[in-house]
Amino acid sequence: MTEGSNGVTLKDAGSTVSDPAARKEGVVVSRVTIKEIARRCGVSQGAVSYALNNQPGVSEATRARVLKVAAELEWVPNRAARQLSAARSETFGLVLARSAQTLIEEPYFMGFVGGVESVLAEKSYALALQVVADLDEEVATYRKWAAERRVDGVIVVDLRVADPRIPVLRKLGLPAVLVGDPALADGMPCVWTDGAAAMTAALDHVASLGHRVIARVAGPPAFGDVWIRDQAYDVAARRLALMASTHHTDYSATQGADATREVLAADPRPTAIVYDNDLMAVAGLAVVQALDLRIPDDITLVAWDDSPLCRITHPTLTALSHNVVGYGAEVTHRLLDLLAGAQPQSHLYSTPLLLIRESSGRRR
Amino acid sequence: MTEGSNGVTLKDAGSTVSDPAARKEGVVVSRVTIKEIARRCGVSQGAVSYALNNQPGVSEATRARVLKVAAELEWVPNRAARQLSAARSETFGLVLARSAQTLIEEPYFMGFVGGVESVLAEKSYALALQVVADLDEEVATYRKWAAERRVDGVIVVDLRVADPRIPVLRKLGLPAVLVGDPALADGMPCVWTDGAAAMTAALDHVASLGHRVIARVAGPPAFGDVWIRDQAYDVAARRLALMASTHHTDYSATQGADATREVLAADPRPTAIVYDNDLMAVAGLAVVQALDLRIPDDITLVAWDDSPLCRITHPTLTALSHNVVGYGAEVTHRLLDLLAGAQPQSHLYSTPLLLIRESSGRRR
DNA sequence: CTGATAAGCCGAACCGGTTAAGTAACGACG
DNA sequence: CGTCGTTACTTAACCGGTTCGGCTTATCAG
Repeated sequence: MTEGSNGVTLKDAGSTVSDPAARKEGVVVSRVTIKEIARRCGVSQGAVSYALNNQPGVSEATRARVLKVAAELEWVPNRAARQLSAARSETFGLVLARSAQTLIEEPYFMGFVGGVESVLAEKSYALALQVVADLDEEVATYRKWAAERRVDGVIVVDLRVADPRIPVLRKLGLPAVLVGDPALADGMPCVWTDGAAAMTAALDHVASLGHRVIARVAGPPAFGDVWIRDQAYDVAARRLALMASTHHTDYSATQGADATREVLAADPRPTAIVYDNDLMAVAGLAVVQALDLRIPDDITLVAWDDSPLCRITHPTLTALSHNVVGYGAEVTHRLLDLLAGAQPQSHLYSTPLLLIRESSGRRR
Repeated sequence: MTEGSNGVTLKDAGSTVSDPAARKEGVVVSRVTIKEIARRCGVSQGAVSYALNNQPGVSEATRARVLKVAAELEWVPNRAARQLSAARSETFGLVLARSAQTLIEEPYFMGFVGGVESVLAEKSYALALQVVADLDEEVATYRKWAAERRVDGVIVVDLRVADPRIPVLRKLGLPAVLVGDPALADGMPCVWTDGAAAMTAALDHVASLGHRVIARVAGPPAFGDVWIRDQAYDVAARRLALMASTHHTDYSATQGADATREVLAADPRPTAIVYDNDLMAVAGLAVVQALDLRIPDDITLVAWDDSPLCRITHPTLTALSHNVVGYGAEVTHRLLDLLAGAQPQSHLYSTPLLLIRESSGRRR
């Protein structure tokens, strides 16, 4: 059904709209604007806007009529226009300051992003995701986003000790939710999991199995989470009278393997190793097997960040499990709350749960 | 919402606020617009726009002056405004129709996204990433994006056999680059790696080691890549006179392990197994070890999608390696080209390379 | 019957850019 | 010297929404 050049009557309101402006390439583009809705309803643009946004200023009868027509025309708000006038972008930002290579290795991120997305999708918010090389670039990205008004708020991950991003965000006035311990957040709203409690649980576990000499293959000390775990590890080891060492790495499989070799060469040789992520734990497992040591008879292994990886190895790995997808979702909810005017506060999401699997055994 | 310490109540914020943005004290709101630059330079807004966009219509002297002032004021273009008037969003879209859980397991995606990002960042394009549950939702997302004018083009992954997304994209007129074999792309521009050649190489490899009975643990047959490999596997097996079976799975570790158990229970028992991704290969490795079979003495394993995972197991896994990050970058370049007016065409990125590691051995 | 109050709606300014159309200045050319 | 074509701008109309002041009209107390 073709329509006239200007007047579309109410009669064909029910039929599909073919846009006269988009004729030229045979491409059907539905350019339905609120102006068109206003014309069909016989009201002004402004009234339509109020109706569609559920705001006072129109009667219920008019609102219903507008909504009906909008639905018929399959009207979708133009993001750019809305953003320009309302000064809201309905977009959250997430910067990952890691190499693309690291992102491949760490299953953590994709799950987190998935959790964030799941919440944003239902609010029809968008996610601006940026992968950069280091913290300086990350900060530059925040500056740019703030200037462009590109995002309404940001989610900050990989919190550091004395994190340089915090003062910048504060100065920019960019709403943010930090992912990490309140001790690191300097008063900004944050969501965290209790890494210290988890570490304590892990050491209680290995101590209860009779292990007296243990080692830890940790992430980079600059990371806040690692720092928190460092403290908890030392405290718990002292309390339990364990002989404990810590080996810092860059979280990579390679350094995880190297650190494991180092640990196994020590005298006395530790009989239990706690890893800061699962990738290094799996790498360590391979090292142990290559040296013909038996798990768990000779060595007990405990991993962190329980991904499917820990369940598919042989033997399966004891791990501190937490729901990364849910974590991402929780953080996103907090950011939405913050923008809705909630008081900034820190929020404990959960404590990682120790799942005991085949890599745990009594000291022989 | 006004924040801060000046004690503005919600009531007067709602009723009498005149300039909401200028209210935030202490916050540096750098609202530098093109109008301000025009004022300082003593020229019109339009002239400034021409100057900043490197378009003819201004003298070199004026252009230089404008650029200088813009730099001094640290002007950043407002994305929304530009998008609204220029009808370009400078954003590419990528929809992942997988569960958040799958995304965690498959390191593939994050690497791909990283590669896409690396190209977009330098063009200061943005990436709209959406994670959805299934193809229907993916199609709905394309419809929404097209209507909202939210993206300039999309990257389509996980191509299917007779993919339902292709006609939709065509009808919407949404520029797209498909990731997958031209045989699946139905004439739309695509970037692909030669999965058939890779599969042939894999079978040549196992045949050259003397294996006569082999099995394949494959992905879901609906996936185009899997379908292509299915064909190539059958052809090569016939050519090499191998006794070959195929076991389709959903790509998950669980089903990979199950399929491996099934394979190992067959009579005659295959002496080599080819996996469609590395996650299933690692899961299979664990199954083999749990059954006290030796690798590579009893069984040879070949994985696909060579991630670090293949290098950290013991023994290390032979794998068909391809550069996922580079792949993402390549696809993005093609989409940029397409929008710049290049002819739509298919483009071979590379053929996965067979990296022979410890899991390969002669039949005994 | 009158004046006050409020609900419902209109018109228009505005957000910050892009871009077509118009204009003034200037040199070349017949 | 008048005409034409450039060059370098200016002006103003968009893009598609949001929002605010003000104008009608209905409601209701006095």
